[in-house]
Amino acid sequence: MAKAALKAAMKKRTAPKEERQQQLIRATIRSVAKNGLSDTTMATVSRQAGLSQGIINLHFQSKDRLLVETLRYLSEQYRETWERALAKAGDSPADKLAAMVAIDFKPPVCDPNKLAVWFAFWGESKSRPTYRKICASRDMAYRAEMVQVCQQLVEEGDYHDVDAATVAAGISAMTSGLWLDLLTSPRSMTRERALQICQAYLAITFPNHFS
Amino acid sequence: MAKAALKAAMKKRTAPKEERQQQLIRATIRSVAKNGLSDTTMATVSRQAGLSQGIINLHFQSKDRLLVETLRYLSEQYRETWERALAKAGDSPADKLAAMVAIDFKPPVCDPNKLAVWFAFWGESKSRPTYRKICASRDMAYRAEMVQVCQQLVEEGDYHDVDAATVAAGISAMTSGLWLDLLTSPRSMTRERALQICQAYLAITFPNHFS
DNA sequence: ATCAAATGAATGATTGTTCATTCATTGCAA
DNA sequence: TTGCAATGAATGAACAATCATTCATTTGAT
Repeated sequence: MAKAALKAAMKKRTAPKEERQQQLIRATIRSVAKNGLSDTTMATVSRQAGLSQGIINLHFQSKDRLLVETLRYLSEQYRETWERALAKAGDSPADKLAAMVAIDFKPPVCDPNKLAVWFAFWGESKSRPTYRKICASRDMAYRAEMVQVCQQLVEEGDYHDVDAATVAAGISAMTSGLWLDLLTSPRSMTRERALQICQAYLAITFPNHFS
Repeated sequence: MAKAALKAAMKKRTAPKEERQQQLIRATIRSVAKNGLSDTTMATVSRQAGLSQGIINLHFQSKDRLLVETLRYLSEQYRETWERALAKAGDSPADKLAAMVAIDFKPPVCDPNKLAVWFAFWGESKSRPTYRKICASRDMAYRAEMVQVCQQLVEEGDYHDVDAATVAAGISAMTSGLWLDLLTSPRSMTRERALQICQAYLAITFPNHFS
């Protein structure tokens, strides 16, 4: 959806269904970041959106559905950002890997509010299979691609001691771990520093490609 | 506290204050793991403990305090486990680092329920300074020690291209990232595999010590 | 017998949801 | 253009359900 349309939706008293839904999802992200998931109510979200109480049930039927759609929105946005970056990147596996790592530490993916929401959902995921499924679908394509890229790098660079699947899992884990640092200690961790830490891992693992 | 005392507390109708408190904290961990933080109520916790509704207010005054004390309990337990492992380990920095990494993927730290609770609190930490402070105090000592150990390794092994602070941050991030995998995809990630991924990182970074 | 520990019904506050009403936009006739 | 229904989006007060907390009463250990 165009940003212009969303801004229009926020000013007009009535707006098309899809625009209002996205406006409410964005308000949910702000509310969860500000109040936490357990203090996010229909009232805090509708207030964030500058709309009335009943608006969420009108567009999403229930609070549960609003939350699920918010997670789906984040998941979709991540996938789009990732696929776009991969399309832009060069054909070499090194370029691809560099691009995949880079987007994880730049907007729109690496945004303080969105990270807070990701962790809020992860924190509930053990008791909510629906959340787990949405998260899993995000991971699958991403990880498959990363293993493949690492495998190509291993072959290209004759890194005999490197296991592609292991490194891929390591990079992916390091990324979410650095997101946690960005969330819990924003004073001592920055996006730039996080990217640097990740790149150091690439450099020592694939020295012929990243040094 | 001794385990025997806790078991006694669970059977007796009355028990010393400290035993009941720990019993309730353990019940909280189970409830948060099972129901999530936002569906954890005074009723679910007291039911888990096999006690009555009012018992929590009697021992913790409020729900908020119960949750804070639960986080503190986890934080303390982590610190104790870590310090004990370090005391047991040899004097060489390699032994120390291996020990620090190992405990992160073994009980009692690496337990499915406890991981779920850690992430539940992290997910709320942006909106709750109290949670952030408790988490920060856990990190500080741990990270300081890890940087120091990595620094010693770098000097010992002449790893001129390795920056100790960067590697330390990378290991720490990879650990929490692997915890997330254990939480969200317990079918495809095991503690053994997670430890292996971490050790591969150590091996490639400090080949003279971990190969 | 005493008294701290534990209970669980009662209470007030909060929350998600509903729905009758209000309001703005759109299409159409004059 | 101007006036006027018709449509459906948005509102917000009201409702029912849930929850944390309180406290008079009960229980059991010393």
